[in-house]
Amino acid sequence: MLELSRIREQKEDIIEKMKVRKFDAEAHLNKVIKLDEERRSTQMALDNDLAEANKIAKTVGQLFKEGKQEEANAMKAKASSLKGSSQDLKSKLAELEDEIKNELYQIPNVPNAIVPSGNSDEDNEIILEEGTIPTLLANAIPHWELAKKYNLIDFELGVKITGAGFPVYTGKGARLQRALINFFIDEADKNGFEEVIAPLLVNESSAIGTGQLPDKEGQMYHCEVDDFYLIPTGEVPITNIFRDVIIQASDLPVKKAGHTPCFRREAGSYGSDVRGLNRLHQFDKVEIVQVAHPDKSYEILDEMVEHVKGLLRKLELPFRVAKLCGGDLGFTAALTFDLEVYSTAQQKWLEVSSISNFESFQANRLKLRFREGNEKPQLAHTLNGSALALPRIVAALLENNQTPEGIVIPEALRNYTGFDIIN
RNA sequence: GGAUAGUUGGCAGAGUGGUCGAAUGCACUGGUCUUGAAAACCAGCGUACCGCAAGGUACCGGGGGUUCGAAUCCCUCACUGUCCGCCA
Repeated sequence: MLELSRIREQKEDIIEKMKVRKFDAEAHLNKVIKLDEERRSTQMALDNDLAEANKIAKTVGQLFKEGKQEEANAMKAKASSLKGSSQDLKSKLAELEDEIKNELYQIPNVPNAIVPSGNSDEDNEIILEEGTIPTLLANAIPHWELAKKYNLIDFELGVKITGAGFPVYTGKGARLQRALINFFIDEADKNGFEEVIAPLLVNESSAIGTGQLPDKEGQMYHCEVDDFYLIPTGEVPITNIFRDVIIQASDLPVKKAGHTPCFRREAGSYGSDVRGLNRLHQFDKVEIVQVAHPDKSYEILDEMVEHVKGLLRKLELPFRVAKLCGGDLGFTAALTFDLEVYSTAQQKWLEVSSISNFESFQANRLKLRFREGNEKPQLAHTLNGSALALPRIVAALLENNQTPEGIVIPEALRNYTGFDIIN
């Protein structure tokens, strides 16, 4: 959610920058500004009414104390008449505030100046490509076949137990999951991220705080009896740690990391993109989150990208880094880098991490602020990224490391898996 | 699931219709004292909105109501603690 003060002060600039994401902001901003003006004049009128009513109430109290019943009763009548108008103003004010909020919910974040213009992922700017893409044997096969061949993942069994998109990992496949989770957590820890294990079900306020509600409720599983939502990403519980919090500036940045399963309904997806591990309803991910000082957040974004690059290097996976164009940029992000690994057997790049700076967009909803000394609190910046999501990493590891002898486990992972080849 | 007690400022904790944005203690910040520190003493210390400002308004879990006036009374919802039951 954008800050009203920013909309008021930088309207033209925002309109210009929103063009990069093909969002026509002008009508929205004008509406918000108009509503806000109405809101302010309404509040002024209401405040005046209330001030007068308060004054009368005090006088009445005083008069009663002095035993001046009659005068007091006369004042009472006056106050009663005030009440009607202040009630009207009150409900009008509430209505306006509601309208403003609804309008603000529809306005995405303002892209950073360096976000390239574009419509879709095809316009993303590849800023780095690293590692060598292995040439596979002639009979190389995709991961879903490898998973079957080596008894690593049973997709059909998952269908029986739950449904499509809920795979069952077995034997070395399960062990590999656990190894990757531990590896990712340990690496995050080395880079100063404190590990957290957070709830997988969240309440409505948390879902609103990180922006899943009100617009994207269709993507989350909902336990209606208790009104809880299954988290679509660890970002939700981890970032909500900081909802309604004021942090001392000297404590910034705050760095958290956590492993969680993620649950996504993925309503409406189909086709070859969703084959095997490419898209699941349940998957595991290690998420890294930072709360940063606004002056430092872009520096920190780069650091986070470096962290994830380090992971991919250690896993010896060929990867590339894309700067998302405006059209592909998420609703809440100001700047996002995607990291993609190359799936040799599928011959395509798979997104394994998305690292974003939300600036104050999330913080505004969360009421996450920081304070410099005794100064007035101001909104902090939030950032998060996957470090990393497992399924596509597993897909790439299986496919890229397949040899006639079996699937070779990268060096960095062997302490965690306890084996160096799957055969 | 049953019973019961609660929800007040960073924390603890008073406050049952007016003078309460709210005592007190702790914590925190500044100062005095001290070679320095501790202690003691003095002062400050919630958030948001409106306003150029002076200042005003709102907030005592959320929402609604009674009243000239509500932290305080009523209704309702949510959450938390404790005991019992069940249970990894």
